[in-house]
Amino acid sequence: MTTLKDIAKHANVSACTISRYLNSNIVVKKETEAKIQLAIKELGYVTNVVAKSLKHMETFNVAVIVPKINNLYYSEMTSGISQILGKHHYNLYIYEVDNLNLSEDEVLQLMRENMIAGIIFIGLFSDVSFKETIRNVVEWNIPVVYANRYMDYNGFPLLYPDLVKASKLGVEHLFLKDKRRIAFVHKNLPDHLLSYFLEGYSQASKDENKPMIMEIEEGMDLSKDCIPKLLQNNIDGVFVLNEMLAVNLTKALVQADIRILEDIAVLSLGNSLISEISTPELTSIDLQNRELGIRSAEIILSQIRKEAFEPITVLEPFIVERRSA
Amino acid sequence: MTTLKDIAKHANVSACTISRYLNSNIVVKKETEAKIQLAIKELGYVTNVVAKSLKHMETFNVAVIVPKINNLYYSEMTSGISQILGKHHYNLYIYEVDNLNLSEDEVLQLMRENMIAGIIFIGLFSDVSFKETIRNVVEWNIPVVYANRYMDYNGFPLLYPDLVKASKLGVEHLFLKDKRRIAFVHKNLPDHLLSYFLEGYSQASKDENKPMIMEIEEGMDLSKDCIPKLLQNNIDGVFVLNEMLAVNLTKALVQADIRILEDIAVLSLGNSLISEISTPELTSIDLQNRELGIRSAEIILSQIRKEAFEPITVLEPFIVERRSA
DNA sequence: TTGTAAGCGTTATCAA
DNA sequence: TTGATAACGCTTACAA
Repeated sequence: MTTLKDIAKHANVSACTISRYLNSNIVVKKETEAKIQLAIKELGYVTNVVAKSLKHMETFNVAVIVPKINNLYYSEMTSGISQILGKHHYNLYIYEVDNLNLSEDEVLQLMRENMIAGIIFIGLFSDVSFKETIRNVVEWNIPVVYANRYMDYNGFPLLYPDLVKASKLGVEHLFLKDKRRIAFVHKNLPDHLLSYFLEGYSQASKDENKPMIMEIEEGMDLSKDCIPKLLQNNIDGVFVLNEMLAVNLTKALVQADIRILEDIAVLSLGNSLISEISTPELTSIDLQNRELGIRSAEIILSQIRKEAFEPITVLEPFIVERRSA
Repeated sequence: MTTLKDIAKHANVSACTISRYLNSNIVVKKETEAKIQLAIKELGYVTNVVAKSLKHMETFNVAVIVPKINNLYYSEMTSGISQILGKHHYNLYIYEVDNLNLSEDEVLQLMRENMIAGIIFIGLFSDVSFKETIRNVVEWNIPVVYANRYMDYNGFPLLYPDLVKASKLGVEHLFLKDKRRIAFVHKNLPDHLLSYFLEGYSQASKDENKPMIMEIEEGMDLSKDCIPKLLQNNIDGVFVLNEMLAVNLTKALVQADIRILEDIAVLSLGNSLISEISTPELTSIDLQNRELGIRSAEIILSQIRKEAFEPITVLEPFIVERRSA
């Protein structure tokens, strides 16, 4: 491995002159420049970022903490992050929490040990302990961003899609399609998030009728346990708050000889490849996952550079109309 | 930030004693141990991995170079890699080449600058230049693994699924379903890879008839340009060498009122979530992407530790029967 | 059992 | 315009 000292010797200049030249802090004589360039080429010098990091006591590494990466929702966000970090010459660490069997505290220990420049949290964590953990990070003065869903603001920047707007958009669309009896179908959605959808419904609905709420529990059979209930309640529009669930419900409805859209419209919250693949193709609310990643990365960079940044970023969802609603 | 020196002072021991104690290179007096433990707790010491790396001239960072991460094929492999690296306390860098607008040479420069412990290449790169690049890495003595498809062996470990076996399995399955006129449908598949599928076909077929080969070009309309040709040739079994293409072709066939399986069976090469979502669900050849990632990580770790490793790993594909074939 | 001192590759300070 | 020196935090001969 060729070091600064090596090329210094080879070029008959001091190491610090070369260092300053390479970091363009000084102007050197044409002659010196030539000697340095030659030595670098001849010896094949590559700077050592680890030494730089130690010297400056900061790295160019940003970590993304994510439940799992083999999931289009998370990987789309991560790709957005990667795009921005790459443009600014930062490296991207990935820590898959579900996969690694690491506790949150262990992950954070890792972050400190590695002098991580900033941390982007994606996805939901075990609520109570998580808030404590993230507050610890802030205490250590590591820049942090949390991107996913609304949560009580705790002194770190938050990014999330406007779920009330998402709900309003979706419900208005269903109304437009002459669907009047709406059901929200979800899985494990905590109450405080569900309330945003109800709020969106109220905003979209002129009169005072209420939507049906249906929670799918683990191991439930959609055909046997859910569809009959939808029919009993004369539901003609389903707003499924989870894209994969929307796909599966659509399949079950088709299998039960219910016409999608004509009999029951299905609207998906979340718009990835799988909405396009589903038959019929799903009309979906796009929550802008890639944009969420991009903005998260921009905010973490602002923090790292001690520039101003938005404490809260709310993204506007939009609807993509296909066949199912 | 608390350093070794700080706790040394606080505990009235020398820094090197603590260092050796923490790395369990020596046994210390009970009393010393207690003092050290206390100091660490009171001052909240966290070791500095960057300094360690500089000292040892090696990092615990492995880089995955991948075209894009928001793709189930790549993210599944990456997740496998992440799992193994995490277990062995290595960190995972992701570099998305398609996304970053970085040339291969620039990426490799980055690897050297950051003292990357090892590099895992996933996916296809611009062939000619890529082989040159990867050979450079080997020259620099950075452990490298290439996981994707067969290529001329060039002195670095290779991992890929057995495509001949995949083809044989698939064709045998189609024969079993009484499909006799088989077409291979593909997109951008280079000839040397296509030949494996033909070889697999030969192995599965007793007589000497040949399959039809259909290449889908950019911008082609499956309904207008492909399906008529399949029908003209009395094709009753299609082996699609790209999962997404299999999904789209299935859609087009359904739209043309052709019964999947009964009229034309569709078999997909590649088995991710999207095969399950497709209607009808696709019978697929699973190429073991996660396992490919896992084995890649294991091999890179062996290399890093200067242990023995397999130069070539060929994974056995298997078939997952669903509805379409 | 513990401590001293040098050094990993880089850069900031100060001096020339 | 350049150079000597010390320092970032940690480890490792070598010495005690």
